[in-house]
Amino acid sequence: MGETRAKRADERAGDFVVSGRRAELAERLRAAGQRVTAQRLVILEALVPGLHLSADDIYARVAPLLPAVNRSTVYRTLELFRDLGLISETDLGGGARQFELLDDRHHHLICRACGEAIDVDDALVAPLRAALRDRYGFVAGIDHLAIFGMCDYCAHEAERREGLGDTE
Amino acid sequence: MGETRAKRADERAGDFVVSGRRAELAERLRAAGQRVTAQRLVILEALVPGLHLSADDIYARVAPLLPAVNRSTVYRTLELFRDLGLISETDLGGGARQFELLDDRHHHLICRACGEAIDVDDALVAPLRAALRDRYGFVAGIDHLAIFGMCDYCAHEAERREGLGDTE
DNA sequence: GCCGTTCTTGCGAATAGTCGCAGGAGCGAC
DNA sequence: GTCGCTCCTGCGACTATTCGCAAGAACGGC
Ligand SMILES: [Mn+2]
Ligand SMILES: [Mn+2]
Ligand SMILES: [Zn+2]
Ligand SMILES: [Zn+2]
Repeated sequence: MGETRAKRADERAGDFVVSGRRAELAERLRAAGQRVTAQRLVILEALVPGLHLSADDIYARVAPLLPAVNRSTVYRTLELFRDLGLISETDLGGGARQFELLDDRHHHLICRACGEAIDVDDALVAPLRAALRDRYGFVAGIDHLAIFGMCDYCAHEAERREGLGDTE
Repeated sequence: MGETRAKRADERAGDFVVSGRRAELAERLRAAGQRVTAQRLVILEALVPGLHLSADDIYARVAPLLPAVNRSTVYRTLELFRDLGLISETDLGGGARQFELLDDRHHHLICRACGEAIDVDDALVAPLRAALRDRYGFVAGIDHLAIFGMCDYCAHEAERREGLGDTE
């Protein structure tokens, strides 16, 4: 009920079956007691698997399709998607937070000295998630960490510099 | 040399020995090739062990003592202190990032559903730091994590709700 | 289909944080 | 003590993000 109506609306929308991502999202929203709106459907489709996108990137992709949409709506919708577990929201240090579809879980190491970025498999982080669940029953949303620090090279450089008079 | 001069200046400043935090900071700054300024000394002293303070909290504590100080300087100085490993900078979800002196390492779990906050000993997180160092030689600045998710209670609630029609 | 309730959205203003620049201050050299 | 080099700071503008509110849209009921 309601679901049927929505699916028909989706098909009517033009692109026929088209990956069914819209229909999937509609289901998920309804299942979570959320309303299905054009904004939400379009914003979901603006996300690209495997890419980090800022709210503004997403706004830029959405605006042509939905001219009246507002930045606030983009922010609020992304927050909703994050809470539904559809996307991750991460401050990677580039000035704007980045959103990414939650396909395969992974994380990022970022060197504060040289900017190098290293991808990290979730296998290294999973034990922490498990430990938090075991100890506290806490279901941690650790889906896409940005971990800042010093890369191997820069850490050694810093050490060497401290050894000397640290002339910088 | 230079150090001697600075220590004398510190003593002249009035409060005699006064915990020596200023002198300590002066040393650390010099050791890192950074300059010792009044702003930096006062901002350090505005921090309170064990407390989360926002940049604006700190600005409010500093302004009376150093009337011409600017918010930008507070932000820049806190960033410097963070990079020197003196303080942590964490988004705890309250709208403004929080700064805390790095005394004893600990972390926070925050329930996105009910807001409950749970303190976590660093022992649970240390293995991750170690794993990153082992695997990548990466020295992770994981000093004060804010981990968002669902607390035990809320996770069970959510489950129950999904079981039913999810009337929310 | 139409209606009422409740959730969403657009809008504008407010808050948080960043950046470039020009003047001021720290510190080593003399 | 003074000088010069370089870093640091105040300032103002700018970007990123949040918020309150009133109009608009979704959806269950009839
Ligand atoms: Mn990623
Ligand atoms: Mn803390
Ligand atoms: Zn590096
Ligand atoms: Zn909770």
